[in-house]
This record gives sequence, structure tokens and C-alpha cells, in this order.
Amino acid sequence: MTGQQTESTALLKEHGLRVTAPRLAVLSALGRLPGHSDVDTIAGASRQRIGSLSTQAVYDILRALHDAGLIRRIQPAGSPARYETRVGDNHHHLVCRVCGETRDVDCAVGASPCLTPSEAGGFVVDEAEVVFWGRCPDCANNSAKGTG
Amino acid sequence: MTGQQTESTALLKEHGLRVTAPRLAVLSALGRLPGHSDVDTIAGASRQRIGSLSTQAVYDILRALHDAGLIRRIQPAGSPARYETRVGDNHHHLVCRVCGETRDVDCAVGASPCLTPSEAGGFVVDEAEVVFWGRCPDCANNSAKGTG
DNA sequence: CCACCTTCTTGACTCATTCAAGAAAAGCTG
DNA sequence: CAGCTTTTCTTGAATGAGTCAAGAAGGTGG
Repeated sequence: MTGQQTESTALLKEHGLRVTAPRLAVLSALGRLPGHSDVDTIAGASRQRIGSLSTQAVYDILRALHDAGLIRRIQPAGSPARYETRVGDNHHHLVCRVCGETRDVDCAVGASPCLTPSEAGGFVVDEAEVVFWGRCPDCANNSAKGTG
Repeated sequence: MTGQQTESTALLKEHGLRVTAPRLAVLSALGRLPGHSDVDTIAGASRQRIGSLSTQAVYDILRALHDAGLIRRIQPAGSPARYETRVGDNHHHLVCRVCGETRDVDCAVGASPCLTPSEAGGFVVDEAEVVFWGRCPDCANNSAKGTG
């Protein structure tokens, strides 16, 4: 068993989750992937570890991990859900409208003043999600060529 | 023809869109509905005006209106797309995790300092979307009863 | 090692949304 | 207002993410 696996095993146990090969594989995949990976990518990377794994299991595992607070789920409009291991801080996302690339950005204002709506109107807010829409460097160049 | 229709007709023409009964019906529905309505609701309200209307037409019309900048589309994670007529300002949304209710909130910081990521890394940002997740007053009360 | 309970597999299914082909209607021209 | 062209609407099928359900497999605690 690798060090990575020992760590993942501990992580699962701490959160009251059973330790199974599929779960270790998914955790390992999340650790190796560049973040913001979609279910399909995670499933593929996980299968490389343990040979075969059903897509449903991946959905199930990701939900369990999300419920346990181990991962964060983001769902940019029009693209499948993406998962990342960075939790606990309140960073935001930059999404390319053209190719869908997603990148982390830290909160513009340092702490999180932009995370408190001026008028909550009785709502109990527990999370603020900020998505910056635009075009990534590559796509911005391409469309500049096209329109200019 | 009602005053509302005259207005909608002008609006469509200004943006180079053909004036059709379905489009007037959708615009009218958007005007009467409480905002943040989903396609199904809009389709239903539109049908009340003109008798029958295919769902595809509604999708098509909403896309045309969106492309023309007449309406704004928001897609909270896990729920169908919603449309609102409020455009041009940069207000944000408060979404209830339990019942899905969506409400407008004005930007917390007045102008839009929170709309400029600290490190754009070459991205060309054209819109910032802020969603505050939580529970609406009703659902907050219910779950407080349940857990407390 | 055994029993119990969770988790994984397989396969069917839902739902929002899109695609495609043809019919209908809008808008321009004369 | 008739005719023509282009856009828009209808009908029907397809896609794709995600969920549900039933049973098999596997982990955990005794």
C-alpha cells in the first residue's frame, strides 16, 4: 500500500466512510488530476488504478465524499458537474465560455466581504459561489482573429 | 392590440427580430411572471395567451431573446435554466438549496469590486455571476424544527 | 470465520435540452 | 395585395447528465 493510500484510508475512516478499492481509486484520481475534473474524467483515471469501475459507483462515491465535506462540487451552467479537492477556503472560478476550461481564482477582496449579500431577506446563506465568465487566453486570441 | 403588445413589438423590431405571436406571448409571460421562471413555466404562461405553442419554440425564442440581450439566463446547479428580464445591472442571486426558490440581491459592495478577480491570468472576463446558497426563510424554519 | 449492512454493478429510466426536416408565417418588393 | 425569400414554428427523435432499483459483492465488527 502506498503512502497516498494510507492517507486516503485514514481520511475515509475519519469521516465514517468504509474503505473500498473504488473509493481509494477515486481519491487517488482526484489527487492526481488537475482539479475541476468532471465525472467522466475522474471515472477514467480511477479505472486506470483498479481495472474496472462503474460510472454509478463514481457518482455514488463523489456524492459520499461531497456529503462528508471532503470535496467540493461546482456546476457551471451548461457543462457537467466538476469536482475539486480544495475545500474550506472560499476561492472562486473563472470559466471559459468557449472551451469550458475552469480555473481557480482567489477572492478578489481578500476576506469575503463580497460573500455577504446586502439584503438577505431572511435567507440563511451558507455558501457564496462566484463564477467569472469570459474567454481563456487561447479562445480570446482565436476569436480576436476571427472578428478583428 | 394591448399597450403591452405594442411595446413588445417595438422591442423586437429594435433588435432586428421578427414579430410573431409566440414571441409576443413569451415576452408577455416574462413580464407577468415573477422572474426566475423556468422554461416550463414560461411555456405554460405563454400558452394561456395563444392557445398552443411548442416547447421547442419557447427554447428557440428564449435563446433569441437572450442573444439579443433582452433577457438574462441563470442556471443554478441542479435545476433547469431560469430566465429573467432584469438585464444591464449586475445583481446577484440567492438560491434556496431545499426548494430552489431564487431571489434577486443587489451587489453587496455597491459597484462591482467583487467582480474583478485578483488574478485573471489572461482570461478576458465579461460577466461575474454570484450565487448565494442557503435556505429560504420557510425552509430554514422547517429544518430548524427538524434538527433542533 | 460469520452475519449484517453498506457499497458496487447492471440496466432501465427521467428530464432538460438539442437536432433535423418540413410546414407556416413574417416581411419585403412591386 | 400577390409572390418570393427567409426566418420561425411544429413534430418527432436523439443526446447526455444524472438518478433509481434490485441484486451481487465486499467491508466491518463480533
